[in-house]
Amino acid sequence: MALHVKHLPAEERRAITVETVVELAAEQNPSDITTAAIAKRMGLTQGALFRHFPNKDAILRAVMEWVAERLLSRVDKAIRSVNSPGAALEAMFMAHVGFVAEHPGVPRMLFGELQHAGETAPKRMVQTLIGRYGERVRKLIEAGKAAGELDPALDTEAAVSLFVGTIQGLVMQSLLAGDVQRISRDAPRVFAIYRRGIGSGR
Amino acid sequence: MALHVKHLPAEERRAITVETVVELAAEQNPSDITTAAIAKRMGLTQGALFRHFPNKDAILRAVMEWVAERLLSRVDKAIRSVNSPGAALEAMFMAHVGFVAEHPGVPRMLFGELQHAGETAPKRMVQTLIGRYGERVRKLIEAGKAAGELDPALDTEAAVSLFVGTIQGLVMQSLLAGDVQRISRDAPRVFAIYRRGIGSGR
DNA sequence: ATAAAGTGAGTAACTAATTACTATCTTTAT
DNA sequence: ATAAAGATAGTAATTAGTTACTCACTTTAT
Repeated sequence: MALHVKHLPAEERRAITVETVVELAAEQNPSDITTAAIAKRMGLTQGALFRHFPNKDAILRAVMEWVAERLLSRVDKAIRSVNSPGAALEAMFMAHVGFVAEHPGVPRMLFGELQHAGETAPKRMVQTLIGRYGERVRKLIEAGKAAGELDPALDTEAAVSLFVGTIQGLVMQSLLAGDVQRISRDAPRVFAIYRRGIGSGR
Repeated sequence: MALHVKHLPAEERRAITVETVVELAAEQNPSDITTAAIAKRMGLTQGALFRHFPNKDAILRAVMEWVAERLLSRVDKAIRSVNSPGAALEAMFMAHVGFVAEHPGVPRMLFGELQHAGETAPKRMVQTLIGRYGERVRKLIEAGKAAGELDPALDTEAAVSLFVGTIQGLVMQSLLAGDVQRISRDAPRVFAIYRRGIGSGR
C-alpha cells in the first residue's frame, strides 16, 4: 500500500504518521504501540519521528484531532441527509458504526485514553470529543420528543448514555469474536432494540 | 486497611495479591500496573511476588479466575432471588452493576485483556467468562419470550449483545465523569430503556 | 532444625528521546 | 542555466529510565 517514500514534506509525513497509528491500533493493543513500531511500519527509523513531533504524546494528540474531525463531520453529514429526528438518530448510529468498522482501532484508543489516571492532553481531547458527540445525540432526542416520534417521558441523559454504550458493546463483541465486520452486521439489529426502547408507544 | 503482615501462608498471600491488583485497577490504567506497584501496595518487595506466581501472566490469570467466580456466583444468586424472567434480567443487571461499582477496575481489565493481539491465557479466560455470562442472559431472554413477557419476535443475539453493551456504556460514562458512583445512579434509568426495547407491546 | 516467606541487589530487554552526521530538496546569485 | 548556500528530512548510534524476572542470602514460624 504505502510506498515508503523518503523525504516527504513535514506536513505530509505527519499525516502519514497519524494514519499509521490508527492502522496499528486496529491490530494491537493501542497502549503498547511503540514509536519504534510506528516508524517501522512507515519504513522510517525511530528517531525520524521526533523530527516531526516533539514527543509521543503529541503524536497521540494529532491522532485524536484526526479522529474528532473525521467522526464528527461524518456524523453531521449523516444527520443532514435525513429529515426526521428518529431517522437522523439511526443515520448517525450507522455513520458512527461505519466509521468504526473502517477504523476499528479508534474506539479502543479512545477508551484506552480515558483509562489514564492523570489529566493527559489526549484524555482531555477524548472528553471534549465525546461531549460534542453527546450534544448531537441529546439534540436529536429532544427534537424527537417534540415531534412525537419518541416517548415524551423518556430520560434523555440515560438515552444518550445508552446510545454510546450500544456502540461500545458492539465493539466489545467484535473484539470477542476477533471479527470486525461483525459490527456492521449486528448494528442494525441492535439499533432496532434501542429504537424501540426510546420510541413513543406508536 | 491492610496491615501489611509479613510471612503469610502462600495461599493467603496469593489471595491478597489478587485483591491488590483489583484495587489498583480501579485507580490506574490496568495495562500499566507493574509488579513493582503491586508489591509496594502490599508492603512487599517486588521479588517476593515471584515466590507465589511464576510470572506476571499467572497473576492476571488468578485475577480473572477471581472475577469469574465472584461475578457469576453473584449474578446467579440474583437470578434465583426472583421468579419471572423479566425480573431476573433486571436483578442480573443490577447485580452486575453492583459488582462493577464495588470493583470499577474489573470491567476495564477485562476490556483491556480483550485488546491484546495474540491468544494470551488471560484473554481466553475473559472470552470464556463472557461466554458463560452470555448464556445466562440468552436463557433468560428466551424464557421471557416463552412467558410472553418479552417480544416473541425479539432478536435474541442482538438483545444479549446490547445487555452487555449497556453495562459497558455505563462504565465508559463513569470514566468520562471520573465518578464511579454514577454507575449505580444511572443504571436503573438506562435499564428501563433497555427493558422497554425488548418488552412485548403489552 | 528446617522449610517456607521475604529481602535486596542484581540482569537483560525494551522504551522514549537525543545527537552528530548525511542525503535530498529549494532558493538565490551570477 | 547552473553552481553555491541554506533549509529540510532521515540515519544510526546512544542515552537514561523502566520493566519483568532471578538469585544468594536472611528472617520467621513451626
